[in-house]
Amino acid sequence: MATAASSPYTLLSSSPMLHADSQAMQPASPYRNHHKLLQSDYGHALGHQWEGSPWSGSMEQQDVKPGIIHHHSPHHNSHNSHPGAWGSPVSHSNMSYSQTGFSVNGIMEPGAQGQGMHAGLRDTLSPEHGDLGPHHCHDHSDEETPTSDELEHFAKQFKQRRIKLGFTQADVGLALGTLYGNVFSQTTICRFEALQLSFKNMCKLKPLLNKWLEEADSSTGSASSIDKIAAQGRKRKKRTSIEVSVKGVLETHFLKCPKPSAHEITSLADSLQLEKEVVRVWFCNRRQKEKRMTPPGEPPPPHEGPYSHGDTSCHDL
DNA sequence: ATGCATGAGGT
DNA sequence: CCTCATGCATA
Repeated sequence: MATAASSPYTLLSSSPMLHADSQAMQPASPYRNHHKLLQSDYGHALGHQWEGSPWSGSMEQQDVKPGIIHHHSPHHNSHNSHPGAWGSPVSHSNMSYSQTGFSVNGIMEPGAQGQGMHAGLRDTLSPEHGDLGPHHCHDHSDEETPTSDELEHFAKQFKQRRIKLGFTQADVGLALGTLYGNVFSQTTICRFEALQLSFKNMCKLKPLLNKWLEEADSSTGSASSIDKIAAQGRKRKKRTSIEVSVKGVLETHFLKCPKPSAHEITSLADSLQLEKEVVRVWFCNRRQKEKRMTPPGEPPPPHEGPYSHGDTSCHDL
């Protein structure tokens, strides 16, 4: 907290390459969730909580184009595993890794550093091809839309190998940048490993990380490139810490109605003495969080309810 | 590892 | 205003 009065946000944050990453424990494992498919976001607000998991095939949220409906699933997971695409039956114990944090950087292409092409690079998603013929032979290595299960496994393996190779999440993020021009932060890598991204997002990142894995494991003399994309002279608002009690109230309201109207937000903000924007953003983030996997509900100990609603009363207006 | 925030694209 | 991808700053 002592860093409040110094330099809040400036370009002075010249952090050297020394990056003792603190990617420590991962106490939570992706729990399974009951999926019922179908998730409609915008448009209508039903009283459905998390009955729908985006996973299991429903990923067209904004990609849907009238005219083409490719609902092609690699394997139909409707025969083997129980309803729960993200089901992680295996209780992965924490691997004992030493916090070496000795990785300088990720690997890069031998003899060439394409360092000026991180602009306007857009990867092509949905590589679906019009295969009309009987196509039923597919290995798990194809680039087709992976299933949630595949993603989960990949993420787990990725993390293991990454650690084994002595790379930090931040390193990988940078390496991806030097490799393809798409830099990612430690946050994103972390979220990927923890499966805390949206299905679509996971699918997008998987190929990249996969490539990195290949490179990493075959790289004997890993080079290092020290470069950081210049900071953006953008003043980011200081993170407002919301008190726990206030958070509780917000959560209660969220359960009541995940999408409060502008006025609702305003009055709520007024009640809590917070900026309207803060409240609005809070709800946005909350919604997003619910959309990701890892239902915050059932804790590992198969007991106890997800929340303790003693109130759930709507009395404001 | 995660909370709050920014921004682009869409409605 | 929303969703969605992403990240700085923090706990």
